[in-house]
Amino acid sequence: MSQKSYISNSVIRRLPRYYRFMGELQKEGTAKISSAELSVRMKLTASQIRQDLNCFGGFGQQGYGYNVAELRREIGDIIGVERRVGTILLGAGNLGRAITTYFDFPKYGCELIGIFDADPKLENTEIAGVSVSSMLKLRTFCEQKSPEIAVLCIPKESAGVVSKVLVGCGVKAFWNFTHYDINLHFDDIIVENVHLGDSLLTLAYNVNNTNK
Amino acid sequence: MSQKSYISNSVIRRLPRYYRFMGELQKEGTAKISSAELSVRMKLTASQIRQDLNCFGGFGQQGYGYNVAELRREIGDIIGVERRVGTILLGAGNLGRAITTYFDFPKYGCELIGIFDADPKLENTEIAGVSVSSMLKLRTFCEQKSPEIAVLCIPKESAGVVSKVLVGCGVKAFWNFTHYDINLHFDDIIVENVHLGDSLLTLAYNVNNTNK
DNA sequence: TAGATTGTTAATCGATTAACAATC
DNA sequence: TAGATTGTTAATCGATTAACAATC
Repeated sequence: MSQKSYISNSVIRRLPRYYRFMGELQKEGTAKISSAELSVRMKLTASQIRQDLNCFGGFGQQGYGYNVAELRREIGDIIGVERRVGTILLGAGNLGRAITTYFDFPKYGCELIGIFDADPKLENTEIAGVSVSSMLKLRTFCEQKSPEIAVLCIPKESAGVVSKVLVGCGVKAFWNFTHYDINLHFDDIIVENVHLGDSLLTLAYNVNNTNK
Repeated sequence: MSQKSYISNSVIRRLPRYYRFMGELQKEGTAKISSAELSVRMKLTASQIRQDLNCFGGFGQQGYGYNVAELRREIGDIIGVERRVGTILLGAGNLGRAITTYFDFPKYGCELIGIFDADPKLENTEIAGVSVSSMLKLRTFCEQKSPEIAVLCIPKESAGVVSKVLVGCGVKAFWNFTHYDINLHFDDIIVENVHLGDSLLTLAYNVNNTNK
């Protein structure tokens, strides 16, 4: 039994979490786990776990459960963590610098191969071992290294122009920290939005509207 | 027609985006918009927009549409942006510092009133005008200032202990940047997860599994 | 073999979309 | 008044949960 033809977004969004839990179980030395046990740990239904995993193939064994190490490897393969997708970061301000230094890209399937900033003063400085280049070098760089993912940490105002250039350069996907809605402007471009403002507003709503 | 008794999570998560679009329209000087026009802009169905807004009350006028300024104000009130919820940040590492400097808390309904870090060397330093305190002062601070939201930027390993202390101190909600699943351990606590790792893995999945 | 647990189909639940009567 | 567009009910679609036969 191999992969289903269509996999819903809801399932895909749960994959990283399964992957994470398998990592933890493995660290704890757990060799096997049943959907029932896992459901308690993850606060999901056992049914959902089995449905989800079965989208990608029969990883379990009836009467036994799931082999933790094997399942982790399988999910990792599905996501493609080992692929190390070429990634560039745009905007070396506070947020961009923090992500570069704080974030372990290879752990999450990516390799950070370049940083670009509009400010010429930053050119040739280094952040976490990656040197910052001028925006003018972007096109040439992309032609040579063909990055597939761009991390957008630039001001909202420049996001329209910059994303257009990047798409023109062959970038296929955006990890978008700006509040610019990239997906409204391109089809066939993969976008993962990290709208921190929206996230905090949601929290504020819940704080202000939950009856104590 | 006032607020519905139950509002689904899906609707709540769209509120900040409506709020954002109303802000933009207002800036552009648009006085009124119909659900049909807005649906084009936001890539939603007009039906969904009307359904969503009607959860909170009849903000529109038949035959006319929605008054942009009024709708923005209404949504702002619903979220509670003006309330400025007392917020503390835990962990003044790269990420914590970046969020403090980069992020405009008041714009998103919160006021950052304290930063705490386990490292005694950081005590009494300042980040973006807010001074860093020792973790030892956390309890006293909470008793005096009663912050409602805690932003967690600490290592995953300490997240269990720290969140427990915070809940004990009366903190009601977490903006959680760690990979620790707070909600698995407490009921009645509001959690907004920003699992950056999960987010990037989702992007990696899509990049690796989209047929070009 | 018997017990356990998966894979998978069927039933339920919730969210989105369509339709239209109410009304500005 | 007539046209436009909302508010709201009904229909559809998709995702979650339940049930159970297959099988290790």
